[in-house]
Amino acid sequence: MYLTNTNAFVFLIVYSLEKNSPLKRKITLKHIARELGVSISTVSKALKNSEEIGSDTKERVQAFAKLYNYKPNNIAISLKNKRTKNIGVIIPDIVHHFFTTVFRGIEKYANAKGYNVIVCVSDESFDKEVINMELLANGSIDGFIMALSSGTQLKNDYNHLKEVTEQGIPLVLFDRVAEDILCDKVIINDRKGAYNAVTKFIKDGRKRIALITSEDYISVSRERAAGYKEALLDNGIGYNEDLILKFPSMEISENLIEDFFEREKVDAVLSVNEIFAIHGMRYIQSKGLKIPKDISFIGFTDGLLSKYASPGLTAIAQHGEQMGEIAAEILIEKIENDMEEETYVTRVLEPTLIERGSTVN
Amino acid sequence: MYLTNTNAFVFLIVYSLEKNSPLKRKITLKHIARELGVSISTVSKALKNSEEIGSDTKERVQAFAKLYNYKPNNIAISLKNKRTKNIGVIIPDIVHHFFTTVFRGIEKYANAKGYNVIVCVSDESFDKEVINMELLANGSIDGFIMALSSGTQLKNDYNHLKEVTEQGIPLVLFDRVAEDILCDKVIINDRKGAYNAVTKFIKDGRKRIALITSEDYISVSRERAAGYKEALLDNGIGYNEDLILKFPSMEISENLIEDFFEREKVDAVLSVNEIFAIHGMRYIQSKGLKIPKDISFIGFTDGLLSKYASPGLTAIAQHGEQMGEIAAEILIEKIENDMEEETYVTRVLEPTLIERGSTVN
DNA sequence: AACTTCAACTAAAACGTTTTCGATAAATTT
DNA sequence: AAATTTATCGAAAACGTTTTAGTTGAAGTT
Repeated sequence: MYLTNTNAFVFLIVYSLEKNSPLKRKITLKHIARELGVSISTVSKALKNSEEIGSDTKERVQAFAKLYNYKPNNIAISLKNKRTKNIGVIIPDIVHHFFTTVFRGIEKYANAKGYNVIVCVSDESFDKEVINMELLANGSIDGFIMALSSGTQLKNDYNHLKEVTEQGIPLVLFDRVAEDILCDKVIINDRKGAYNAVTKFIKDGRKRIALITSEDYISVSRERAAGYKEALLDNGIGYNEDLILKFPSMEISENLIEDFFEREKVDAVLSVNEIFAIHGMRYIQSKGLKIPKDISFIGFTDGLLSKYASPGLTAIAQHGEQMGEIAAEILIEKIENDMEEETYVTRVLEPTLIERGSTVN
Repeated sequence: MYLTNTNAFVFLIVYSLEKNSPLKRKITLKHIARELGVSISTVSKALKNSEEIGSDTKERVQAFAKLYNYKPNNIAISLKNKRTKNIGVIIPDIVHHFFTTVFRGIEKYANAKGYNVIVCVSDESFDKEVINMELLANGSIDGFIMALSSGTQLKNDYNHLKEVTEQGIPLVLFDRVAEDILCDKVIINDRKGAYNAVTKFIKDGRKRIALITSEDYISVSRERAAGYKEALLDNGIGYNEDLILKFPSMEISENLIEDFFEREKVDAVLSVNEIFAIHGMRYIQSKGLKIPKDISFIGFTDGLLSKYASPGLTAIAQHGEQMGEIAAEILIEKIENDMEEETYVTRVLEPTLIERGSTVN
């Protein structure tokens, strides 16, 4: 075709001389231009099929580019366009089924839209969250999706988020959010999830309904506890602080569980996560009690454990994947049409009760 | 100090005029240079504390930079240095405990070394793997860490990997690897893990030892099946194909499980993953048989399910986090000292048997 | 013949850095 | 006093693109 043998030959010589190892170095517009005796701009336009360029040169350039497998350099394009096509995701923990599920939703949607995802794990630490965020904010990404670390929620310091949004970088918070931050959010109705679970217990005739939870500074735990209390009061069942077992960390202490169940007589347990629920169930079963006959269990987060426990754990599904997709959708919308009017939405997803063997039905 | 009020004032005016919204736009070297009446190179050097620059201008520049929170643009630096400080991770599935664990190891090590991680999920698809890889290879990353998708292993086509390595981009494969690819690898000794598990069964007096596995084109399954067979033969127990239950996909068919256990009398089961094992245990328990008295179970991948099953599932731990750290270490070493001699290592980790209630001890 | 129009192409700036090679003036040496 | 050194600083290229604003020569118009 339009490629002369001499041209191709010269090119190969040049490139095999540069390195003695057989490295196929990436080719650039400049190389194509030089070999074909045209300017860089012509090559750039020819590859975009611009009307400005004659059809014969377009063919020559395109053939050459294909032959040498030219692919534009992402970094150069990012610098020029001030658009990286990357989105930053900061989550407290990657080895956590719910976050992983959300991440899958984000990744799926983002990828379909041509975005890549850079993940940073805050490890529940405020400092790491700040460091990671500042690092990514310096040009590496076009927007953030994140769930606050517990360290940040405890410290209640959101200056790093404010700085980012003030720079005009879009931010979407999911699951672990904070009132004071002006940005888009996507959460599930945790309060309602707990409310519905407790209501189900009561309909099933349960009277002494316990709650296993973590410390209140985690926004979701707080919401769930509120729903628990509300359902009890709405149904004329007293709210009794003694029926709340609060773990100070994610480290489960079997002693606390034992003390609690020895002290309090309960016939139903709502847990803010799977792990606490499974531990409770194991303890109850080890005491020879039957689930759900003697005690019912419902746990938040419909993960693997709920599904494969014996009996299966009735769960409040949080629709993580959907949450991730929505977060990504909102973010990319903001990135691509960065309108000046600052309007923020909060999408609230409805939780679903997945009934299994740990409750009667 | 060296900042005059007028300077700062002018600057603020300029920036608040540019946008009517209160956007704190990122400041660049050029801005600092203009405001301070020096050249860009001087600013650049001053910020690096270069000896070339007089101490008073250094102070002026540094103070100004600090005041306006100057941070260098990562993209520009990447373009200049041809180093992104990003590593690309491609895994088949993120909602999978083992991969997640490896990812954590990668992220932890990479972050400590100042690298960010871009994750792409191949979804077990050859095409997605290729697309993602080519996308990232165009300048977005300094190296790859990946586990092959099942689609790729089935197709047995590794040209996308070859292209990347031929371009001089370092690649580390983990867990799901292939012989033919010339690159660094980190795997666990799957064969030995299976061998040890079966040996334990035999020591416990088991005779009819079943294997639940997936199709052979998954490299790890193949290795595990080999270890299973080897242990049987080494101990003078016949290798019987009828005792192998092979699932065609990750979708579990309860019928296949039922047929299998109805047809074959077994007293021990080795499973190539947790899920298959848990399903087997549930079926056995539903038939009123006792674990481990009537049937023992051991499963690969020491994940959440093994830990929380009843009884706990004795598991072959794959040390995912360690695997991730090692992969990242090898990769970053290759990135930072890209020596010309191409030598590739394969690190083989030893599996560990975690004994729980599903086996006797 | 002088003009406009058009097709086809190029130069150069820009994105934000880093770095090499000067340039200038002051300080030091001879 | 002339020559040399030293301390500070700046111009410009480079990384690989995109895009604006030309430039050129040929064709068409009056």
